[in-house]
Amino acid sequence: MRQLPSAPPSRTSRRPARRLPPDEIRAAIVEATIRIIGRGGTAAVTHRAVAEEAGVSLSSTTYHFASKAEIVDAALRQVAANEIARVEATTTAALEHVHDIDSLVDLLTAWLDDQLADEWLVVRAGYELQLEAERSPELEAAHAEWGTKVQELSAHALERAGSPRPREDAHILAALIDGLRLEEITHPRPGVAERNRPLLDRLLRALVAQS
Amino acid sequence: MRQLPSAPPSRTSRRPARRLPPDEIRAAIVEATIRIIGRGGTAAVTHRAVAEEAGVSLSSTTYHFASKAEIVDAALRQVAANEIARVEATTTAALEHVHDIDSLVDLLTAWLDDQLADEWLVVRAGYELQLEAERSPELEAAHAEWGTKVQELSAHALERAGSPRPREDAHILAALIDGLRLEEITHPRPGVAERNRPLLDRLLRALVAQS
DNA sequence: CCGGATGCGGTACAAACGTACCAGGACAGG
DNA sequence: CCTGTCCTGGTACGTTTGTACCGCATCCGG
Repeated sequence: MRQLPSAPPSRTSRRPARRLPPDEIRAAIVEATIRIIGRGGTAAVTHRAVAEEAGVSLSSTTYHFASKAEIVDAALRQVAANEIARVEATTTAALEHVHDIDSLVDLLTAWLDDQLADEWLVVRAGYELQLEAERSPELEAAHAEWGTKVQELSAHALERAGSPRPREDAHILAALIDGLRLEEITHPRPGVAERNRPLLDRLLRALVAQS
Repeated sequence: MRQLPSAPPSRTSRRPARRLPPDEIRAAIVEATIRIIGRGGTAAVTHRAVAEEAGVSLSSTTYHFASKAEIVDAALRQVAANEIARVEATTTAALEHVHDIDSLVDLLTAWLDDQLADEWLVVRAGYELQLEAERSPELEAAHAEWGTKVQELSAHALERAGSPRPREDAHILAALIDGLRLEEITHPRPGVAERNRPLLDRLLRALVAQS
């Protein structure tokens, strides 16, 4: 995700920085964890696996995080933040071009297709972590905020597309996309856009037409 | 799930059967596994935990199943079979009463509410196992059959309710319900029926009205 | 230039894991 | 009743796990 430039830390630029700043180590560990969860589920998360994936030593994982649960917590938060940022970016960048149903269908189809193409592991990890979130109250908050944010932005988009009841429809749309995405994740096949565009088209057209 | 009568095994009915028939042992192990997955995810599945939950000895789990993966496989198959049976039962018993949108909304709302009330753990386990299914080709088949069956029955119901495009709408409806159910599972709150009925109502009304 | 503080690599260890083994109890066929 | 087969309970073993520890390398303020 965040690709910090590998420039030297502060003033002296002679040698390649042997020691990375702690924030980057933390970020590397968290992102490695997300990839591992995406590939093998939360069961595959071990300190050793994370350390190897992140390219750090075993001690780093225990030094920067008090326990394994804390690593998983951080991973969920990162995925949620990531998803919010993505939705927000898509929205603010493209929402002004949404003025009817077709343009919204285009936007959603492209969003779904892109996400499944180049963030497959992250999406997968997101579902694993959602299920995990229910078991820990503090994660529940992050998860709930994620959902709320997505629905707000969906409602905004639906309003621009002409929905008569944007908030209710946002709930429907968000749940539908979640269900479709889960299906694509658990049963991966080519042709994501072709398969889902007609469904989104039909749903949005029906909702907007309905009083 | 399947509640075999606890009648004595064959002819002699004097003592309470000390040894259960192997099928029942297997079933007990599988159902214990489903409960454990529902509570703690696939990471919580260990031979020892399963044995204790099922009330059998550790050896039984290794005797009846060649490995831990095989236990998880059987659990997914059972959940899928369970879900198919439930959908089928609901359908055949109540579909004849479906003749308009209201009755279908009633049916779906009750189905959702009931399932989340008394099969919470199984539903939860179902999502965990769906994610697991993608990693093993043989499970993918069982998972795909599950999805196909659900969509067939949904299409049938939608046809009776007056949908102009039952197959396409079945895909939408199934994905929506899956998304709503996942939301309820990961963020449990009271008022399932009240929250979801308006959404189902709005969706179905819009789909049926649309050409 | 240098000393305290910070973070890392390597190693260590107890607990829990999957799985294998074995002696014995229960059952079916005769 | 006996005998072979099937299944179980208990135990054992090697591996992997989470976590703790301990010197040493690196950095920053002076």
